[in-house]
Amino acid sequence: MDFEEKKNITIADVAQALGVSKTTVSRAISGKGRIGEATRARVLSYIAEHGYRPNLVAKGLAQSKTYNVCVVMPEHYGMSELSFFQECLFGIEKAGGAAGYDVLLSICDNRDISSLVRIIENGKADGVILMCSFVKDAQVEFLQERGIPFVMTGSSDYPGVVQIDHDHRSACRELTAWLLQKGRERIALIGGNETHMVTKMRMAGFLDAYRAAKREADPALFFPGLYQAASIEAAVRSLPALHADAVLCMDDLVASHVLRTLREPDAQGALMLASFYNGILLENHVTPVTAISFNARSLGMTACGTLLDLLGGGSVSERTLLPYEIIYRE
Amino acid sequence: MDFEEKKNITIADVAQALGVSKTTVSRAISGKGRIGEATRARVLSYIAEHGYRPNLVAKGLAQSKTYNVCVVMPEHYGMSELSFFQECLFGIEKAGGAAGYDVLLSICDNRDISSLVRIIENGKADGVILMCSFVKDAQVEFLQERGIPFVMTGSSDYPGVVQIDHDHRSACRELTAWLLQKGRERIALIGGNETHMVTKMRMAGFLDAYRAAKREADPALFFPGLYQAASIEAAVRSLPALHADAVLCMDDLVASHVLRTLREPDAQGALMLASFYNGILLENHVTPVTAISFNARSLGMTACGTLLDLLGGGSVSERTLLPYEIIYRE
DNA sequence: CTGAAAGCGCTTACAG
DNA sequence: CTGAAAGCGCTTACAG
Repeated sequence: MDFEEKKNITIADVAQALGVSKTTVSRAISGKGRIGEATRARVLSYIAEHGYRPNLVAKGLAQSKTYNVCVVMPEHYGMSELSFFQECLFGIEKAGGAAGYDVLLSICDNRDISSLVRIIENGKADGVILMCSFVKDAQVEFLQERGIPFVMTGSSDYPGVVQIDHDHRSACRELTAWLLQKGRERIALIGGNETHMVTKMRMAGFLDAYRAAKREADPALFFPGLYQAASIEAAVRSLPALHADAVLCMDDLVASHVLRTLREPDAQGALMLASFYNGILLENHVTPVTAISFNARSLGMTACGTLLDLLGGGSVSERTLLPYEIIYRE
Repeated sequence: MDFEEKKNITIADVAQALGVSKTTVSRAISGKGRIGEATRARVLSYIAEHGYRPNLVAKGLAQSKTYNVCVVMPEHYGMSELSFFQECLFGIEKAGGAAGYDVLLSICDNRDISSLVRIIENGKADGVILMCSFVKDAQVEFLQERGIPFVMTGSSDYPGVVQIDHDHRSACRELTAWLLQKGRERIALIGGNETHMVTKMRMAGFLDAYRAAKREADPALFFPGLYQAASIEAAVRSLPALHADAVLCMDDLVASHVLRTLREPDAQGALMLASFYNGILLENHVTPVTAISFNARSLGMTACGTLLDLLGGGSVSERTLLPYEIIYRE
C-alpha cells in the first residue's frame, strides 16, 4: 500500500490567491492585530471554502508552544483501576480537545520514566498530567527540576504539586463512620498498595473516623499489600478468629475477592462489607455492596482544565477536591 | 503555582559555543553528510555533556514530519475489551517510542470522528492506527480520502486497508471444531456486536467448522447483540428447550454472565462452555473455561511497526495475521 | 570536510 | 489598516 502525498495548502497559498500578505491572513484567522472588516471577511470566506487549516505544528513553533499535553499513565495496576484511568483519560482528551490541545501518551513505572523524559526533552508537550502518584515520585522530581508545568490527578506529599483529587479522605471517613455507627467496631481493612498516595489518604480517613468516634482501631485487623486472590482469601478466613465484625476493602477488586470467599459454604457470615471504591467489578456483582463512587471523567476534565489555566499563566489553587458519593447498599 | 521558564539550549547555542556552523552540528547528530571524525566527536561530546537534545518539533517541521502517530480508540465498549485495548495501546507506545515516535490519542465513536479529523487537519500526526473497525467506517473513509497512511488493528472489508489482526476466524473454527468433535452439535452462539468486524470473523470461523464437519448449524441457537446480563441470562435459560448441548460465547463478559446463570440452582447442567476471548474476566473466574487467548501487546507492537514501515516508504503486506492460542480447560 | 543560505509554515514586533 | 522582515529551531541542497 502506498499513499499519494496530497500536499496541504499553506498560508502562503491563500495569501497569494487573495493578493494579500501572509500577515494579513494570519491576523484574519487569529483575530489579533488590526485588520479591515472587509479583508477579514474575504480571507475567512476563502479559507472556509477551500478548507484551509493552519498547520498547528508550525504555529506552535512560532509561538514556542506545542498544543499538546502529555498524560502519563502507570503501566501496572489492577483491573479495578483500569476503567477508572480510561475514563479519566477520556475526560482529559475531551477537555483538551475543546481547547485545541491534543494528548500525548506516556506509559511509566515509577522506576522508568524514560518515556516522559523523552517527550519533554524532545519538546513535544507544553505541560503534563500525572495520573498516578508515588510516595517517592521520579516523575514529580523530574518535572519540578525542569520547571515543566504539570498537574496530578491524585494526591502528593511533594510541596508545590498542583493536585486534583477526589476527597478520598473524607469519603473513607464517612464510610467508616457509617460502619462504626452501625455498631461495628472491629473493622478489618484489606488491600491497598502502600506505595500509592491514595492508600495513605484512605487510611487517614479510616483513622479519622475512629478518632472522631473516640474508638481505637486494631492494627491486627489491617491487611495491606494484598493483591492475590489467595492471600486475600486467607486474610478473610482469619477474620473470625480476630473477632472482626466488618470488612472494608481498599478497592473493588479486593471487595470482589472478599465477596467470593464469604460466599463459600464454610465461611462465617455476620460480617458487614463495604468498599472504598465502587468500580466496574462491583457493578457486575450480584450481591450489592456499599461503596464510594467517584466520577473519573470529571476528574480528568478538571485536571486538564487546571493544567490549561496554568499554561495560560493563570494562578490555580494547589489542591482541588472533587465530590464523591457513597452508595449505600445493605 | 508558577514555573520558571528555563529556556532550552538550541542548536545555534552549541554551534556558537563550538565555533562551528549549525550545519555541522546537525550533521554530527544526524550522521548524514560528510563530517570530520574529529569535529563530530567534539560536537557529540559537547552535547552529551551539556544535555542538548534537538527540538523534535522543529526538526519535524523542517522535514515535514511530526514524529507522532495518532491512535484512535473507540469510546464505547465492554469492559472485556478494555484491558485488551489498553494492552494494545501500550504495545503501540512501546514500539513507537523505540523508533522515536510518540502517540497522540484520539477517542471516537463511529458517528463522531471529529477528534481524529482535528488531529489530521492540524497536521499533528504522520500516520494513524485504528483500533476498532466498523462495517461502515467513517475513519477509514476519511483517511483514505485524505491519503493519510494508516493501519488497523482488526479486520476491515474496505479495500486497501492495511490490517493487523489475530486470526480470529481460524481460532474460532478450531475451537468450534473441538466442540463438534466432542460430540456437541447443537452449539449455541451468544453475544457479539454485529456492527463490529470481529464478530463477522468469529461467525465465519464458527460456520467454517460446521461446514468442515459436514454438519449444519441451527440459526435458532444464535443470540447476537446481547450485552445486558438480563438478556444473556434469558437466552441461557431458553437453551434446554432448544436442546442445546454447548454454548460458545463471543467474549469473556458474555462467558462470565453465562457462567453465573449456569451456576444458579435451577439451571440445567450438561452444557459445555467455551469462549472466543480469554479476557481478564475469565482469568478471575473460579470455574475454568476453554477459551482463545490473544496477545494484545504484540498486536499493538506489530501494528505500530507496520505503520512505521509504511511511513518509511516500505511496502507492507495488506494483511498480517497474528497467532493465537487455545487454552483448553474442562 | 565545512558553511552560508534558503526553507519548513507559521507569528509578531516594527514600519508605514 | 496592511506588509516586509525577522524569527521559532531545525534540515538540506548548493557552493566552496
